[in-house]
Amino acid sequence: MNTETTPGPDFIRQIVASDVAAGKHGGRVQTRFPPEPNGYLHIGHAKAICLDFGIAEEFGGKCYLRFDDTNPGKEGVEFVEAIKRDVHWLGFDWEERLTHASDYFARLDELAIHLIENGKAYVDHLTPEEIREYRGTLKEPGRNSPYRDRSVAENLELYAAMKRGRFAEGECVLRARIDMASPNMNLRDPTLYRIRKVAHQRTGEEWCIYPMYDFAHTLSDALEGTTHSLCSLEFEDHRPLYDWFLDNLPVPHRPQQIEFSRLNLMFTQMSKRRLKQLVDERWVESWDDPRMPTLAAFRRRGYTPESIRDFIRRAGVTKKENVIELGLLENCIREDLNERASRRFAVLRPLKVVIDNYPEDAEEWLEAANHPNRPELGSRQVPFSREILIEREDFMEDPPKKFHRLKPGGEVRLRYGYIVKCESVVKDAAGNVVEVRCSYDPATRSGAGGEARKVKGTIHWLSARHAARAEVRLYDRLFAVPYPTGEDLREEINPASLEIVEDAAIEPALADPGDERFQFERLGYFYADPALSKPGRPVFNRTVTLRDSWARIEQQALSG
RNA sequence: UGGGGUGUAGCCAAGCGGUAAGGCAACGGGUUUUGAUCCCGUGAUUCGCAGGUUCGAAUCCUGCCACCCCAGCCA
Repeated sequence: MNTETTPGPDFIRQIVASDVAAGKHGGRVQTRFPPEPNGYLHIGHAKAICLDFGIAEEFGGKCYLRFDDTNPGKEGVEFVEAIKRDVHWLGFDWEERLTHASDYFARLDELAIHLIENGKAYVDHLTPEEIREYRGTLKEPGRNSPYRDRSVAENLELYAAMKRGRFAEGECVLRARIDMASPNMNLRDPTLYRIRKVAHQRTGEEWCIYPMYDFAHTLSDALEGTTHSLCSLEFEDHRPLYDWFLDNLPVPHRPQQIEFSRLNLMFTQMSKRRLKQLVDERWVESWDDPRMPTLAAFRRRGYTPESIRDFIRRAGVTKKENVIELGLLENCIREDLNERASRRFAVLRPLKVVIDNYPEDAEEWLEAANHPNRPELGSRQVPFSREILIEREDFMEDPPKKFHRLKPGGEVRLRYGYIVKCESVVKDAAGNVVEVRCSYDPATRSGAGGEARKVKGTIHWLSARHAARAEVRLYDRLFAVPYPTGEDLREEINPASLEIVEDAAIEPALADPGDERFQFERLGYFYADPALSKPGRPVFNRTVTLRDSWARIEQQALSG
């Protein structure tokens, strides 16, 4: 299916391949996906996951799932559980390689002491504000802290005191002693440890000092044996610091950091902070609301993990900032579902059609293929009777040119059934069409040679008295603007991102859909919401619409 | 003249000195009992711009321009 166009190796795979060929790291490949458990994984993370796990797999290496849990208070187990579930769902397995930065706290502490002993770290009693002032600006160098030249002995003692809880939060920090005049801000004596007197989800009260990202991350990589440490572009500036730690500490491995650009999607906000805000301010129902770009949301909406991986593969890996069109993602899920989803009938907004020349209490069961191009998927029987339901949109009293559906005096084929002709319409007091009267041609029954006569249009339908009912949720993009900043949600949010159809009609075979994905013919792909559905009363999420070239033609027909 | 990056079609993206892959979108046409699927066809005299080197440059050099990231005791 997805093998016809496999892109050549991206620049990272090229580097890894040449490292392996050169015998670097003993020919070993090891990566890691290091999420901070402070939110849900989104489709941007899927890129990192596919890269980290994918590269390890392709080169016969290993990938670790390592939680970067260095900031207790912002992190929690509910997020680690969600992250584990999402990585598994996407199709990757860390096996026994589940670690946490906190697993290394004791080693990190030793390494911090090593830096102090070598005069490369010091305890700084400047206030946070003072540290900022002393750091200088982008264009001016910083100044040395007055505490920068404390003796090794004094630093050792002060650091031990920090660790014992003798200082209050914010009173002092441990800093690397590098270069306050460096043009790279990350090298202006970065903070290594800060005091946090809160319980950690895993280490409890054991520590009251916690390592900062650069220190913990670099050394976790080195301690764990990472060979290729892949991360996004904003850490490019951190690489000199990453390397500084490796140069100045006795570590067993020397990983290499390689940066790539994050994945961005049009009409989508990917920042974790904004996603959290969407949830907290109730713009959406939850982190897994099907309109969200989280993996949990895509799962609930009916996306397959295969389609997400295919999307990531097609999007590519470079260092260029990019914003990918929604169309590519939609194409990926349509392509996957077109191949695998069984077809069914559902009528979202029913309009009653009475077939006057069809016997009052007759009924027959017509054979309908589960997949038009895959006979091996079999068929099901759909009931037909005198009163049927069709889509309101499929009837127009005064249609534009090229309208191939039902209109006064016109004919359409009822898919897998008969050709019917509209004889008259019934209207209510307000002039709305409430019922359509048709006649049918018994000779045109599907199967039995009834294909002989051709008509322009074919529409889906349901026998009125046999139809079951369901709630159907139709989703549109969450943001109305192509490049949302997330700064003013009131302005940017699409007010019509969710449309709930309370009482759609569905064919009997759909009343208990289970975990299967379906195409509702001519409408799109649908998946029963695992959280909202009840036995006999499913709630279907529309995963994605079908491509709709009529929509364009209709526009032209109406405007031209 | 802070530092670090990036510029190839509407959106992605190959290309690594030998004469611009591919995907998505768009647009034509064919098949079709889903206006779906499927099939076939159509795009860059040009690679941010300007010079230079070379028999030959998207690829090398110089200059310029545009955009992104960095001043958390976040990651």
